[in-house]
Amino acid sequence: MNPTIKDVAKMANVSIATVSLVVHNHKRISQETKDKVLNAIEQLNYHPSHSARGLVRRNSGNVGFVLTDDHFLRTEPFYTHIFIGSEFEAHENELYVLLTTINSDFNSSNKLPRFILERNIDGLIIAGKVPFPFIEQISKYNFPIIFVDYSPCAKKYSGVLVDNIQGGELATEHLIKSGHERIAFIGGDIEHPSIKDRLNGYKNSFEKFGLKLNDSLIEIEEDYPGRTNGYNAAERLFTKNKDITAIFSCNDAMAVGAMQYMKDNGIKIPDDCSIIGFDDVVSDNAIEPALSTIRVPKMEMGTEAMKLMAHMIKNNLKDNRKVLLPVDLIIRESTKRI
Amino acid sequence: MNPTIKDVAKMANVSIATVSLVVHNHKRISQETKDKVLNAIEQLNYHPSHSARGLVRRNSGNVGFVLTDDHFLRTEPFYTHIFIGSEFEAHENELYVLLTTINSDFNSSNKLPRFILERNIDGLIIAGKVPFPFIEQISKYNFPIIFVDYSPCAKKYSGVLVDNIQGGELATEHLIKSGHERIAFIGGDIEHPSIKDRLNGYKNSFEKFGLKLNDSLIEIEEDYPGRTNGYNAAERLFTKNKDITAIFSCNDAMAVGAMQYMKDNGIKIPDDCSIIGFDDVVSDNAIEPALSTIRVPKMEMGTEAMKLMAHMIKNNLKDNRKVLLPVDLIIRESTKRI
DNA sequence: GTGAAAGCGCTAACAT
DNA sequence: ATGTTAGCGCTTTCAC
Repeated sequence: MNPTIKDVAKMANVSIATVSLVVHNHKRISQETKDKVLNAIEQLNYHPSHSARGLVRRNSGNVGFVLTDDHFLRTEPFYTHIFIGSEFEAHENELYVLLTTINSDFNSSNKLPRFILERNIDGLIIAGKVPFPFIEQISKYNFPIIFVDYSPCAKKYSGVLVDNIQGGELATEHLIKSGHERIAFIGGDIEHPSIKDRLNGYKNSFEKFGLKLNDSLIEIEEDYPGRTNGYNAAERLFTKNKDITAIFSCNDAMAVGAMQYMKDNGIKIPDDCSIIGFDDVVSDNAIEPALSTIRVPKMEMGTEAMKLMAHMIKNNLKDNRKVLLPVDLIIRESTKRI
Repeated sequence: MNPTIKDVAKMANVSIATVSLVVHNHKRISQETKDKVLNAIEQLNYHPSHSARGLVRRNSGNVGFVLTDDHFLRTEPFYTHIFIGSEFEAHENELYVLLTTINSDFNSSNKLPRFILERNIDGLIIAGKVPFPFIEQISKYNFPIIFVDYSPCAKKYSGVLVDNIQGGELATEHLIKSGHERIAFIGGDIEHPSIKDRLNGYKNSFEKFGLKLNDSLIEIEEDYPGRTNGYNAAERLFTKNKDITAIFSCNDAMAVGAMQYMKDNGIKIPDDCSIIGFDDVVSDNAIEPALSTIRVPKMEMGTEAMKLMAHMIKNNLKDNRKVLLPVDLIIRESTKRI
């Protein structure tokens, strides 16, 4: 059996209260007894029981991490990296991460994850877009909530976000400075704030450099910005416009799809047409030519979120602070000066 | 404040014991009081506290999942998929997964993950190769342990494994049946049982089809079978042998490296040389030509491990059962008949 | 500076 | 069929 506080007390010839005080290294404890107790703890290899402690402290030492199932299953390791980041930072803060997925069509009749109902988390990190009914339900609970890469109810909840506007500008500027003027934008799910911001960045750069926006250069797919939709978007785009020399894709997944379309149709990348993505989730030499992109600091989003969470838990506060992380332009081989 | 069992008891006009019995739907409870209690539970939205329950039941409802940090950080989503699989299956079994990483150079002076010390897990899943000192330390504990994709101390511990020998045979046979005879094997970290088995499969097929093994066709790198080593192995291989027509790479990562070498040196794939990998972690159209490979059922490894774990926990047993999962040959465009 | 004791929310053996 | 009660291992007043 595992040693308990009683065993330690017995071995050190003190009361369990004293052991507890030593464990929390309370001031008013004589060095002498402190040593005795520490010694016993060492010898018995004593560690306080998580459950017992949680019961009296009314906390759990766990942080929930929620994703929709389709985000979790995505082939690009975007949310996985955010999770990894928060996992590492949790480690630093003596916290554990309880990951769970919810249905992407979660509705008000669905049950919340058990760790919420059973008070087994001290805070919740929500990564990516989640259904509104979910947000509505958890809002009744009293633990801190942090959104990552998505920020609904911004006045109410904290969020760790990426500067998508800046990214859109960087990508577009890179193309403009490389001599391109007929620059298309392809995207999907335009209601998603991140995507919308990327498009806004694109528009900003056009304005800044005095280029005229042209609706026929902007191709938005209805739903999810994935490969297939990237292929479709490129198809529609090139059917309408023969003279495009560059594409800014709202993410890497669509960019890969668009590249496939170009390859299938004899459009050389980057000679006939440059393309730049967003996210940096395609491992660099896995595709040809290597995709230029805007790097999103995924791990860092996770660590920042968990840092913020640890801080909120430790100080028992909830706020709506936002952390905005900068992005980087990564120039590889899919974009070229003309 | 969250409702407790007392609140329910008060509301339903029964004792807390009765509430507990209803929660566990014990037989000898009249339908009448059952309804009363259930009603109160519903109204108060009562859920038993995880900590309190854990304290008396001496369990946690959590399963630990351990990976070395470098495995977790690998770009190929191999272990991530195993984790996802176990996460989904945990969900089915009302369990939570506590993921943590350990140093890949864990030694006997390192501390074990807190969830072990604090008895916050009911069982442990270990994915991939972990340092021996770690195994040694956890062996003192009394919870069930399952290894995934690695099976040290096989007489003692359960394991979920993949049929690497069969995979090696399938890959090699595919090449032989496509008319190849000068078939090379490239690998790394040959002490790893999985890699060794893949090589054994290669040898088996040679024997089965009456081909002579040739040491100069087998190129083993000292350490980790990653892209860089794949590149190096290919370089050495082609420097020694000009007439190779096919390569079986011990995994996809090395295959991608080897493909890069071939591209850099004007060796056309698959016209000059076919290549097949192992794992199926390169998303299918991300690389050209699409890589033929042996698919390893990664998610399934995770679900199987968790199924086994849930079973062991439920029935309070530990055994050394093994689950061997079959692999599939996936023919894409990097292999060709000659 | 240290100990006694109450209590966190629950389960389960024992009473009734 | 239901209630009483003794813990589970810990923290935290409050005495001494």
